[in-house]
Amino acid sequence: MRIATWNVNSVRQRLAPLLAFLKETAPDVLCLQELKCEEGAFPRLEVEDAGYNVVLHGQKTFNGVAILSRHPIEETIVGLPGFDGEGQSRYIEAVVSDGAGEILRVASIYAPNGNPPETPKYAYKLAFMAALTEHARALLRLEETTVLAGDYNIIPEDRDVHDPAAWAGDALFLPQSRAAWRRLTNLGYTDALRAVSDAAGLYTFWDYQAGAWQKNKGIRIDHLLLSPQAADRLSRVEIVKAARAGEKPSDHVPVFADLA
DNA sequence: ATGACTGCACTCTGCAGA
Repeated sequence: MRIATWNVNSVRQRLAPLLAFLKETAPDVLCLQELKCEEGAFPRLEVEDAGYNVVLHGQKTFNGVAILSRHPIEETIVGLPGFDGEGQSRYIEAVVSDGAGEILRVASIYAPNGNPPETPKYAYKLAFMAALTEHARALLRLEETTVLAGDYNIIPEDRDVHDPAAWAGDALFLPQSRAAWRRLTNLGYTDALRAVSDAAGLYTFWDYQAGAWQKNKGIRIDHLLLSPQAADRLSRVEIVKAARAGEKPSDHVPVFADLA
């Protein structure tokens, strides 16, 4: 099973690269974030024609998450359980069959940015992470092959950012944000990328501004967290860095986790 | 060089993103 996550920064603006990505890389499951459209405006026919089933939690202008699957989608949870999202579409979960009797539980997550930190936006970010952690704790008890994938808007460690000092006061890198990340992973989830590499400078986001891409001033904020049953099967992780170099790219690139 | 962008909407300016 090849599972990918990608914050597309508007699915309508990214339709051509999205369809090309599906055709070229053929993920079994793709989690999308920042659709920036309501369900009625989602390019469902195009995605279905590419061979994918779709479930999504849309919203006008902001947020929006989807799960695309080549295999049947058997069960869906829309919205993060236990969290009053105040109308923000940031979580969808589905149980996907692989057609051979195995199931995968997968979530597509768009965690809040949280800037500026001295505002209610930061409290909202931490509240989301607390609710996500509680739900993730409940999911572990199922002892299933589970992948919690998405844009967490958290830089876990110094090695995940080009200039730690420059990001010290940012909501993505504040100690409380990183502590929230550790509380989640410490439950027993494996950060897929860190299971295969200790290297610094493996980024998934480069700002559109100030030549961040050209100067490789990136950050790693898109993550796939694996339940123990999923981690047992992890064979490969890939950050599709080339996606940032195309025409009209998203500011995020896709990340793959392959399960044997 | 403390610069530089992109997408969206009650659009031609302001907000959000990270």
